Amino acid sequence: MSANSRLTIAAHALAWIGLYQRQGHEVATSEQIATSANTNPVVIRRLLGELRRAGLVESRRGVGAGWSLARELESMTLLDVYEAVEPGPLFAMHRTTPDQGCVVGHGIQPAMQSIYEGIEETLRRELARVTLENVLRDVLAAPR
Amino acid sequence: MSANSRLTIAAHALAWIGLYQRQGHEVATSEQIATSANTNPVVIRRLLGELRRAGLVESRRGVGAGWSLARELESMTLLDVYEAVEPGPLFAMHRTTPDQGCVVGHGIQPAMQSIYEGIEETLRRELARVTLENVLRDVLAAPR
DNA sequence: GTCGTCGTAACACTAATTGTTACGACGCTC
DNA sequence: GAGCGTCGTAACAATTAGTGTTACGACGAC
Repeated sequence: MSANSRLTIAAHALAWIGLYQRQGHEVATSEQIATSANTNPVVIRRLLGELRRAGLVESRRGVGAGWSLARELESMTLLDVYEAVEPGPLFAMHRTTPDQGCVVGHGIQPAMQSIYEGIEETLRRELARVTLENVLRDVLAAPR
Repeated sequence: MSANSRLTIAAHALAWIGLYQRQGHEVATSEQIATSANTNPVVIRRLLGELRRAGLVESRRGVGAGWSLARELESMTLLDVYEAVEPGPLFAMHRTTPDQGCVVGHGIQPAMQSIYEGIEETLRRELARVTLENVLRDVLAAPR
């Protein structure tokens, strides 16, 4: 499907900020998170910017600036993150309108549309069952 | 996510072949299906080739050649089609290995991996609930 | 032997994702 | 108010997947 890593990196960043704050720090910088995720700070800033728009994190500017959680990890689910960073649908329709003179060409899009909506609703329910607190717990439970 | 239309086009092709055979024809050509889907015959042949590898359709060559169903539409589900045309996972991990010296960087991949596996399993169950017979029925039920 | 269709390679085009550099904006500290 | 570190964002390159297109050999019915 040409899957991307946006949800993974966003969850990584949130877990990192959450853990860092529990260790007594005020804010985390995109530089620190980027080092942990082994990517570029701008990539992190872009993703966190989308999470800020969704009300999941806050940012401060100036010296000693950085990112902090806007809510507790328990109150954030993977669905919140998914909706913040993945706007589009899971499955695409035809790129060009199918032949409307053909019975199948005419009926296929409404048919698939409603099937896809049901499937995406199920996906959302699954994502909503996992909190970022769950994610952090699983992260810390990994054997070393 | 940069969703693609492979599942949609494959379902379109199968519904088209199924309906065509019910109208008494032996085989359907990629040309005919491409006209209905408003795309190029090679695109259809490529997709149907993957469905053939999965045992969903058969092809004949020579004059009067074309494609036919290898099984009844009732016995095919969207999961069969999905697995035939979408090999990869839904969500990707980091493109580069995260910092293994960091607790989060070390634990994030196994954590997300197991979460994603559960979600994809649910997706598969949903896809398996829809047969191509269901799809064709919905297609024919579309208002005109 | 002819002809229509598949099977497949090759290539162009587009779009999304990711990485990178650059630089102004901001606000704390001195 | 000067200096400094970090965000915010634009711009661009590199890579990749998906799709469309042309071309042509392989095949098999007639």
